[in-house]
Amino acid sequence: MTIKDIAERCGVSVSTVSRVLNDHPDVSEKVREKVMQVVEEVHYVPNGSARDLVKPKSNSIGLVVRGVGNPFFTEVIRSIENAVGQAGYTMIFHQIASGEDELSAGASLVQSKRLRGLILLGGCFDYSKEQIAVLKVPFVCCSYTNSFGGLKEDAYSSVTINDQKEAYKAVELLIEQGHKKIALILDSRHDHSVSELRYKGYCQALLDHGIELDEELVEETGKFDMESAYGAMHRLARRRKDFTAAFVIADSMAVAAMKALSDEGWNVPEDCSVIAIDGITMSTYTVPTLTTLVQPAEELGERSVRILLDMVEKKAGNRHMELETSLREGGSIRKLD
Amino acid sequence: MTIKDIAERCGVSVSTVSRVLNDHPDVSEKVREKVMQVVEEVHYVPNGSARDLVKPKSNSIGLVVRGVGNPFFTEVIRSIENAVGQAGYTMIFHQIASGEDELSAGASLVQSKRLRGLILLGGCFDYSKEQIAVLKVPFVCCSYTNSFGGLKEDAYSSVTINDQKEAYKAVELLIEQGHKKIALILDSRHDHSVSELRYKGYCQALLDHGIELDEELVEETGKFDMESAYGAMHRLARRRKDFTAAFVIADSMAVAAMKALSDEGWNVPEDCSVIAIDGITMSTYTVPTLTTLVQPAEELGERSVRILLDMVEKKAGNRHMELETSLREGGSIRKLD
DNA sequence: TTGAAAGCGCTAACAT
DNA sequence: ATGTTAGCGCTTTCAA
Repeated sequence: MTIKDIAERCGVSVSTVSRVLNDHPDVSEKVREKVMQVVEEVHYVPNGSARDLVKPKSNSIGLVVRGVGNPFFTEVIRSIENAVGQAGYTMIFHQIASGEDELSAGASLVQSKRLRGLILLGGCFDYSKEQIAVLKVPFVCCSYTNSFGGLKEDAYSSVTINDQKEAYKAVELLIEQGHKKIALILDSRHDHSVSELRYKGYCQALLDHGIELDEELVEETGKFDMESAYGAMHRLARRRKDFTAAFVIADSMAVAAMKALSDEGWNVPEDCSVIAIDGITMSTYTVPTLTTLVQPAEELGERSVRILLDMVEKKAGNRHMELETSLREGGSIRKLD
Repeated sequence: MTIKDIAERCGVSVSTVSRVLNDHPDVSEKVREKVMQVVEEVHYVPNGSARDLVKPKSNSIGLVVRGVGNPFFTEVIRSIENAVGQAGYTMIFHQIASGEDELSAGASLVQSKRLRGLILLGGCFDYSKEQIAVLKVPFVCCSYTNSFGGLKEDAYSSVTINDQKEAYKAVELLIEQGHKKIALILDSRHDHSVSELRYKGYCQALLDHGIELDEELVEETGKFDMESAYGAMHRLARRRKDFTAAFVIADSMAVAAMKALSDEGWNVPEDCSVIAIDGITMSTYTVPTLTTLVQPAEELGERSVRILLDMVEKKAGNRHMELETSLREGGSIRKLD
């Protein structure tokens, strides 16, 4: 079923049908109705490929994700898909393995699907000018920014929380409750990524409050998943008995860490307080409820889409947006006396 | 950058470039190398739309999902995306709201993107012949089947567990541990969907073991999410104090239900044993670990893709596959003495 | 082994 | 207000 068939059935030309389909003016009401009726009748849907081909621009934007396993991302992805759909665009979803390069993956996707723009989720924090040059369309880094690269502000867009600052807040919260021996569970100290930033926030908070950094209380998981986080906390709890609190860099990892503590016979928060950053649905239902700094997942997605589409539609240039977390008080922190 | 540009740079015709790009024989080694070299050099990627347009068939398959919020689906989706990519196809992902009709959504997607086939996740269990007629391509129902419709076996494909049987197994497991007062948390008794099937399994298991069905122990959530499950268990635990076990129809809901029990001062499994079906990653990390019948999420996805592609490539017709769960023994069940 | 050219379904400029 | 027609980038006959 093509536009030609519709035209024939209506006794009009293809261009008239095309006009109706694209809401152009200059079509008589009679003809418009007739066409719409036939279109409904035969369930005609235009061929997107043909459309994309003739239009200088498609109406698709791409989402490249590294780490779909991360429950926090799931919530952001949902919000992005939603916002993209609302705006009348189609989202092309592509997940990549941890070793893959999101920029080349994105570049291929852009070319083969003629994408108007790209949203990157879970990408690297250290792009260089040369690296992003392969991307010929606007893009926005969602939930991260170019903290370790030399990119100019106007060379890319980003929507993210301030990882270092929020980590600082989390640790400070523990300190305010009287904790001094505060463990840290992170992926890697020097990953040039979220771990490193939150590590810095952790160190800074300790420093500012006159607590000496004890590197032995910092445990690296080596991977950003629950299993590794469980293992890390397990090792730590066996090695050290003297910490009274732990900051885990992500909710999902914190859930696993609490389980590890429990399996080692520790009680949360009596023996060890726990705080994290993210605010996934699941961590509302742990026992105790995880106290965490909630990232505005929905807003993160919506803002990213808005910024991208503004660029795609030439309404604005590259922008950066820093969102704030909000404290969700659970029951995983106790005041030390 | 088009195929024409490549042709010019190589001093050959577009058809020759096309041949190289599509691995056709009848191209001299010299020319092939030259073309490939230029292609690499300029990072040329063919325009998928143009390709799809001229080819009678695209290489895309669609995935229509209702209920992306369900963590179990997340794992299945990942596996599907993976398998589709492995096979050299592209996956077009589309999520729909709970009220939307997956068949019309799928039909539109098929036509506009010229999809070769469709995988439906979280769809209805009661399609009629007329309803599926709108789909002009092969499709497979992933994680459900036509339990409440009048479809002929060869009219559609499915990959799923036997919901009723597995629910039966779950409840039987509780009975074998001495439980007689067994609560049930489900979405709705008569939703013509997974809840209804698992409800049947629950009833049958009670019946077969001479336990009278107590409808007051069956609590409907009305929605398939954690919040509703929490509310349902909360209500139940306030109303009745005499049940010693609960079967919750999904892992995610079970996690929320355990939290509700805990908030009501109940201990799992001392005061109430809990079992569920699904086996999401998260429920390994609850305290206690949830005992559950694990659906083979990865296999569910892989099989669905395999069956679909076999049909798309005309290697086989419609097929149905029933997968088995495996028991993951957590700590949420205690033996009643 | 290569090239020329038709045509996939659609939109938009141009003509009427 | 409507029709005619030239491409968009690609694959695939058909000819050479």
